[in-house]
Formats: sequence, C-alpha cells, structure tokens
Amino acid sequence: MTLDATDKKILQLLQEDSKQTTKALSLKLNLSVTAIYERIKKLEREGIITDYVALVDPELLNAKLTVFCQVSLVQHTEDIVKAFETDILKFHEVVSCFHVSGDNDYLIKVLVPNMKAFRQFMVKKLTSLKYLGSTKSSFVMNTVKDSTAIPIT
Amino acid sequence: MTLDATDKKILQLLQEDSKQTTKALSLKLNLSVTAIYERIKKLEREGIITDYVALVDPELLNAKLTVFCQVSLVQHTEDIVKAFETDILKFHEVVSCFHVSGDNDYLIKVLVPNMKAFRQFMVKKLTSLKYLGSTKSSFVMNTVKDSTAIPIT
DNA sequence: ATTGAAACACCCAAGAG
DNA sequence: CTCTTGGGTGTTTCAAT
Repeated sequence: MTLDATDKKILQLLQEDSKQTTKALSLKLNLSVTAIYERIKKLEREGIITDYVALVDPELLNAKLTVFCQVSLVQHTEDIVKAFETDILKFHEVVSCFHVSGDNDYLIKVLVPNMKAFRQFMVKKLTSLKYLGSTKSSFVMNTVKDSTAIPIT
Repeated sequence: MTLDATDKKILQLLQEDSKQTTKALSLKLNLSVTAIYERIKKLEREGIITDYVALVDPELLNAKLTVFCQVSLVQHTEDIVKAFETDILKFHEVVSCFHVSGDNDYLIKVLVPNMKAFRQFMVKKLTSLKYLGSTKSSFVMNTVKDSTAIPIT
C-alpha cells in the first residue's frame, strides 16, 4: 500500500492524539469528515494502525524504577532461544524484550516499584532460568524521551 | 490519589484498547456508563492517564531497522549533559533516550528505514556531536515483546 | 453511583467530481 | 476511485437524584 501526504499526516496526528475527532482532523487537513473516516478505516484494515491505547504515568502507578537488562544465554540453540522467548513473556515486569546483535543476546526493559521488587525479579524470576548466562543491568536515572510515535518518512 | 480495584481494571483495559466504549467497560465491570465515565475523567484529571495514541506497525512504515545505541559522553558536566539532552531531541530517528547508570551514559533507541539511513544518522548526526565519547550499537533482530502498558501493582 | 436526556461523533448510503 | 453531503445510530457528557 502506498501512502500519500494526507495519510502520513493522519498517522502523525493520530500517533500524537487518537482521541481527536474525525471532524477535528477534517479541519486540519481540509477534507470532509467522511474522507478522513474512510482513510482511517483503510489504515486500520491494512494493519498500518495496529492499536489504540491509553498511556499512563509510570511514576503515579508505582512503576518508579526502570531497568534495562542485557541478557546472555548459555547457548544459542533454537531450543534455548525458544524457551527464553516463551518464559520471558510470563514476567509481567518485563514490558519489552528484543533479540539483539552484539555482546549480549537480549535487551529487556523492566518496570518495578522499587529496588526490592527488582531484586525479587532478578533472584526469583530472571536468573532462575536455567539456561541464563550473564545479565548486566542499567538503571534509568532520567527519561529524556520515550515516544510511541514512529517517525514517518 | 488512591486507586481501587475498579480504577486499576479500567486502566488495564484502556492500556490494551482505548477505543472500547464506556458502555463496553460498564458491562465488563458491572457499573453504569456514567460511573465509568466519571472514573476515567478523574484518571485523566489526576494525570494518571496522560495520552491516547494510535500505535502503528513500524515495518509497514519503512522503519525496518531498530537499533539501540549505548552512548558515552566525553565528560559528565552539567553543561554537556544538558547539551546532549537538548540536541538528541532534534533527531527524529531517536524515539527514546534514557540517562542510565553503568558503563555508558545514555541508551537510545533509533528507528530507521535501512542500514544506509542508520549510517547517515551515525555519521551526520550522532557522532557529529562534539562532546560525544563512544557509542556501541546493538541491532534488533527480533522483537519478542514491546508493550506500552505499564504493569499495575 | 444511577437514570434520563441533550449534544455530539461515528458510520453508512447515495451521489458528484 | 476518492471526494462530499446528509441522516440514522450509538456514544459521550451533564444535570438531577
């Protein structure tokens, strides 16, 4: 599917604020409400827009500590990779998990209320996985930016 | 502000799907439409719900390469930290930037269409910052999980 | 927290460019 | 094919209880 400038603008605007009405969008883009509506439906149908979600303030929800862990596995067999990718999904503290190139195998993002909870996560959950090699943790001291919007080229 | 079980459930549901109607929520939670409505408005007013956004598929939007860069600065003076945190916001390829503890100073997440664009970003933008020390890049080979939902405790 | 009612947005049909 | 106009349906919002 090929996106024109109007589609791109719609995506940009909805990535910033999905609650704005089709009417508001129609005024910004000088189109009728229905034209906008049909374009949005198409973007949803094509799988370009995947979800509409509410974002919440982690600080206010007791997720005061964000930690990135670089994880290495003892081996890189398909079995172990599969097992890790299945097991990691069971830990609700892990909000992101990427298989990456470089010195380590995985980069995971962990959200917990405090250091005690992080310790619990490490001891009881992450490092209790048999096939786990090493882990290295980086604690987030300040979030400069953390956007869900994808740059549209 | 203290959240009861109903508030937490609402937050959980809206973090998964913000397009569901208050009526749908009212059925799931056995409350009236207005009761749900008032709770949501309160969560917005208190700043717990910060935004409603559309999520899009990066693959379909020409953001085929995700790279995490571990960045170190030459010094850690307040001036340099400030400068970096200002400058990094100007690069639209950088969707996230965290000041972290550990071997490096910052962890940034970069989204680009391809390797050529990444090279351009590194050469023309990131490493052209005078105060930049070292960088180490990890390329994402597979995204196992990447959720915007914060675990509610 | 609920009911009920007004205002509004969404969504579809029909038709124009 | 994508656009616009117009109207029915359902949702949001608010007042009263």
